Amino acid sequence: MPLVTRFAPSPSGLLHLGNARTALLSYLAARQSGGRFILRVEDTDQARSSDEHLQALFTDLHWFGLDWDEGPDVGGPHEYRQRCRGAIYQEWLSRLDLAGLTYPCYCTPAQLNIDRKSQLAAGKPPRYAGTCRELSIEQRAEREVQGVPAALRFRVPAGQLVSFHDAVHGEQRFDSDDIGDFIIRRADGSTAFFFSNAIDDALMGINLVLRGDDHLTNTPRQILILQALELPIPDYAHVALLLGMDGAPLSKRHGALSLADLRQRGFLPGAVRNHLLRLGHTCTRDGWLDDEAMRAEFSLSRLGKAAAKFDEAQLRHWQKEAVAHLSSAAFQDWIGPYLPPQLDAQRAGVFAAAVRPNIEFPADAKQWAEVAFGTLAHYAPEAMSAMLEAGEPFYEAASAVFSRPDLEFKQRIRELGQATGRKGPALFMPL
RNA sequence: GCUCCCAUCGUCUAGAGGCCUAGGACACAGCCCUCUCAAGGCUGGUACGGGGGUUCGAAUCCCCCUGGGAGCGCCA
Repeated sequence: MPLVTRFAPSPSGLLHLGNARTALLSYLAARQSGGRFILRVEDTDQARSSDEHLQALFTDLHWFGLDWDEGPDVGGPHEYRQRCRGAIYQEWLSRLDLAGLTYPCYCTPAQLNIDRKSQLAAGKPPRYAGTCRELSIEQRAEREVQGVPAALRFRVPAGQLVSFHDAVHGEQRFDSDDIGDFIIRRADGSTAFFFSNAIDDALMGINLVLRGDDHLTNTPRQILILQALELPIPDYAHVALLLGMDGAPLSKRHGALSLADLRQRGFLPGAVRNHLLRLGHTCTRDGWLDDEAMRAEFSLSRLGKAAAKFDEAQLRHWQKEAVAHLSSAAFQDWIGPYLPPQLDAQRAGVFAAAVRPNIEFPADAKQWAEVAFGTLAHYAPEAMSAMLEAGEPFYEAASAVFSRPDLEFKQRIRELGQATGRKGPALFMPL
């Protein structure tokens, strides 16, 4: 079945590795099944969303090697920025209203905060207390007259079992009694995540919602809304969260784990993709996977349930593979900024081919360029100490061996090795 | 507190009752190769969180515990 998936970030910060992975997974699911991949921007929170972040998002995603069939920049049959979908939300909101499933809530954030804290302190679930649930028409009118701003809540039905199938976690069942009435429209008129996110998925024909584990317990709320509106309910795949190297969930503390940061440090997108695809997803093959191979490898059934830790050592392994899989032209371009500016094309090509196995990041080319084309102004410290360590006897032996005209270089080395009992670095470093 | 999720080497994982004296990859160590380094080749060590069941037999099934995580937001 062709899967229609989406990536729905909010442009409120840099794209971190966890998001990048769900994006990649969603992309692969769609591409592999011959379906469509949609980019939708969830920018209903005006205060936190910014245009700079949106631009950065496009940059990061493109660098990462993803493309989408529909989205704010490439168009499609819908509007892909939630900020521009107000009229649509309004329409579905009023349907919910007509069905008697919403009510205005006049509680202030401060009051709700106090409620929550006292519930927690009393050992009770911090759910909406239901203060405004059964207000009479008169009571509402009174508050309207006073100009109290109202948010809109969804009236969660009592005693209902909500069940769904999750592609990674299996059957899930929740009791609606454990869910408090939640806000679907803020006092400022904008719609909240639970509502707009679910509506958009349904309206855009998304049939597989692939997202982080953290949404698993939120899913019944969204199903309740979709059911009330008689909108199609997608399949779900809640992938395990990605953990930082310290085993803690990715957070601001792991700022260095944004896609942008890795890019700046010289990592290649393919390296990041190969590492990410193997975090919480098993591949049947061990080696390097390009985009096509990834499409073939990806399977919902191979998604793991446990959270995985990002591991820089493994990322660096894939980085080496990524460098090895660059075409010679691409490799030369990549290290270009670190080559001597007046180097002719032919010598640059020879140099690039020679140093390639030694290079992990483009800046590494700089020191090799110095070795090849520059004058070495100083010896490396380790060479210096090796020279001192070898001492006079070594150099006397070396001098003897090298003064004999009848020997090839290799033979000289062998002789010297035998004479001094040295081999490997202990032989070559001082030499 | 309530609801839900998760648990195999240091890390990523294979494992859907006997094929497991638990396999692979990364990392690590040793050796080989070698005009250093890198690359490459070979070898090695280290894991089923604990306790109960079920079964002829359990890493695999059930229960409890422990540990980790998520959600319960006018964030998404």
